[in-house]
Amino acid sequence: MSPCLRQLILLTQSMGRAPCCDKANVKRGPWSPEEDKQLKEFIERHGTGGNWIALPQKAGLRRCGKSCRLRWLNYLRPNIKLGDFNEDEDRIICGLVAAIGSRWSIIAAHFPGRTDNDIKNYWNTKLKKKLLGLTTKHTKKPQQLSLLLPSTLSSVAAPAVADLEGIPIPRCPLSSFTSLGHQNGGLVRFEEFQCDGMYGTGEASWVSSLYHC
DNA sequence: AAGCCTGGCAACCGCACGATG
DNA sequence: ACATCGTGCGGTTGCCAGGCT
Repeated sequence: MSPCLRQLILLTQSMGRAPCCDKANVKRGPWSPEEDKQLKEFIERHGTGGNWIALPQKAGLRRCGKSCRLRWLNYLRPNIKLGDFNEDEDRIICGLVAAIGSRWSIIAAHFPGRTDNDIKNYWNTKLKKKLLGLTTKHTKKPQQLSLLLPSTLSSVAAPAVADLEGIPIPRCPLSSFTSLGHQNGGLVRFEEFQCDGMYGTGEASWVSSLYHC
């Protein structure tokens, strides 16, 4: 490494975190079919090699490693499921968002072939509006959080509403909460939950924010 | 037909975290 | 124990197509 280059690296590091790639020398924006083909063929032949930063250079792509990773994970890898979400998927996403919030990677893990980005976009552009439309149709300030969930959920939930410190909290229709925690500054925290085979901890900040609007 | 507006989605950004030396 | 690096994640941005006026 030349002294000049080393000095430049040290200088950039002293100004904060070093960028993951040289932005001036990488292509940005939409991927062309040729780039897709190049990346796909390289990974199918050699794998990722456990190093996304080095991959674009090896593959002969003028792209940032992060960009390659995103492109591969979201669009190029095998068994990607594209297209519309069905009612069942809507229902499960609603339940999981209510239970754990915007943990898209965890939510995506419940849908083989779906990506976190896909689910996040779907939630932000369609599902959220669908749900909000539902709430304003019922009442401006819902008395029961169960109103925030699609009506189809109530048939699955049994019981649909669990009372927590005087505030009705909807149960995730596909879950059984093993214990319910405290209500803290409007944030309802579920210490533990079991949801569609998943088990862990999380908090329903989304539910509380909707409840207080 | 043309310009404007809006919604959807692909991609980027920056932070947090874990692994490694 | 600390610094560095690479990866993963969630939030945000910007482009584009389609609808509306």
